[in-house]
Amino acid sequence: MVVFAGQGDARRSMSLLWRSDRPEQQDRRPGPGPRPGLSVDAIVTAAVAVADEDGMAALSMRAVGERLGRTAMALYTYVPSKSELLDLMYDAVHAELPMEYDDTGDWRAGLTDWARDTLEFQLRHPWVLQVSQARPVLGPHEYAGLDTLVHLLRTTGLEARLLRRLVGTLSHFVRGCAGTVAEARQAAAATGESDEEWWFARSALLGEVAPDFAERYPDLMAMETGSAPQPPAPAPAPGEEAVPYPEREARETFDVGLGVLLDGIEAAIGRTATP
Amino acid sequence: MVVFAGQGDARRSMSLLWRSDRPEQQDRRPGPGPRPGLSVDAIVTAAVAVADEDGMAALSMRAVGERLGRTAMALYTYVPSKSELLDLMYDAVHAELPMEYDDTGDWRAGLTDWARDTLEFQLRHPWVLQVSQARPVLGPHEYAGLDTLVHLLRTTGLEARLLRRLVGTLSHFVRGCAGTVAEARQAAAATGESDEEWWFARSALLGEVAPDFAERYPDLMAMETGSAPQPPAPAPAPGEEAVPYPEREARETFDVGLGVLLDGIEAAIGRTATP
DNA sequence: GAAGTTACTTTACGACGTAAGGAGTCGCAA
DNA sequence: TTGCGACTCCTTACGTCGTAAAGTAACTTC
Repeated sequence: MVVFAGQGDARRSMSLLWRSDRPEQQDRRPGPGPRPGLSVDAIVTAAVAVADEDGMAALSMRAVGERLGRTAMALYTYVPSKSELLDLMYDAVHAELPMEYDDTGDWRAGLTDWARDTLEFQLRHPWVLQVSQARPVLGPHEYAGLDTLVHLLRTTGLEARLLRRLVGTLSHFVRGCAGTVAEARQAAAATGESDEEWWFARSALLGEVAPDFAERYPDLMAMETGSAPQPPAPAPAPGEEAVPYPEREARETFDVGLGVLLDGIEAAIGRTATP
Repeated sequence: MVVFAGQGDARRSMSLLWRSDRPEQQDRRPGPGPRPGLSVDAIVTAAVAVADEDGMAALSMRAVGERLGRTAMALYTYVPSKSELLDLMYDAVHAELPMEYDDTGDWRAGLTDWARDTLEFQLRHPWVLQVSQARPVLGPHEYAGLDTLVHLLRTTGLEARLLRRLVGTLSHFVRGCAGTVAEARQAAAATGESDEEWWFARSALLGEVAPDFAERYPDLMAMETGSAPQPPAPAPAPGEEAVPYPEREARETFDVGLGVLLDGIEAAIGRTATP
């Protein structure tokens, strides 16, 4: 479920995002009519809470309204549509992204920290992974996050054109890792079946239904036997906090993949340094 | 919208995927009752056509049924639920993935071709990007595609454990690039507003609403001015086939990012070759 | 007090997946 | 030949969703 962002009145949407109509509201000129019981901020906060707790699929106008003791329609006084609300939520949580990193020379450490923070952020708010990237929300906090990454990348001294592509490359990678973990957690929560149980049951069925598996996929088998006996899950060490199997898998992919990516960037730096 | 796959009867689901109940069907023992007017394959084909043409959001049981001249409920005779149908669709289209690549030494060329083919495949069927990766479908064609990639990676001589992570890293990267393009196309189709138009309008609004943009995001500005004056779209050369702006952007990210990734892999190979 | 504006509610519409039950069609045993 | 049971496919219905339209009540301003 990729959710697309506001397509309504673009000007109103941008005003809300950048809070450029706030001055008037803060004057507290009450004007005629009953006192507003809600506010855009309260609605965004409630909506983020719903999405964090119950996932994007559970994010309905009715659910957000209920959390605020109102009906769904009450929200439309403050927010033009669900799409715009989603934009606001997206930008609001991006305020959590750290902005200060070591930029005194060790670009590798800086980017590693950035990637880790971004991963954790996306796992805290897994629903952000389901907001379309193609037409960005263009809010102040999203831009701030982008600026942070660009700042780190600029310390490598690489040319601007290449930098642009590295932003995308790193983002895709982190998003992919986060998505895998987030989806695994969501599947476990939705089905009540842990990943270990799921894999165990599916492996057995696979053996029944595809007895020629080893011959059909020789390279896959060679890799599996050469690395770790994993699809039948490794026993979780007793007493140890058990990180579920595919989550551990994804985190290792994150560590290794990030290293490979940074090695590639290092190669690029070496190439421009000695032309 | 991330869509989760079948959670129903796992055995039936796997049987359908691997067609291990097909022999009986192919015997054409008619049995009692009216002749089946449909088949699992026909339904899957129709569903893929709907999803390809109108996107995942338009993939409803009613729409698939209509395309086959039936009601939505008629499909439930052949397929247990929409989730299982999605599994079947997912695996079915993966049969399109090429399986033969140059594995005679030039692993770089092989992986580049693989990545390009995978990207094109995912752009042909953008809805596959919206199927959850955490609990894979485990169908024969998905496994075949995985086997192909592993085969290519094994020619690098890297150890199995590292290989596993590279599979994920490369997949995340390609999926990310494909997702950006797919979402851009979908947004353009849904709104009727081209990406150029969209960027142009949004840039103007951004100037209104955030006049201090340049001071707030200095690194972003430095990168933009240092690379290409792009958000205000570059004029499409007349007569030339105009690849939309963010699609071109994404394809460049693909080329550059893939190069960086392969450089990283090359570094890993060099490290193990000279221990 | 009357008028006008605003916050919020109720009701309603057409989409969705799919459960339940019914109608019609066919092979096969009696 | 008849009727049973299995089978395909249909209609209807329920509870979800976003949100349009219209109504009610609270409040400021004249």
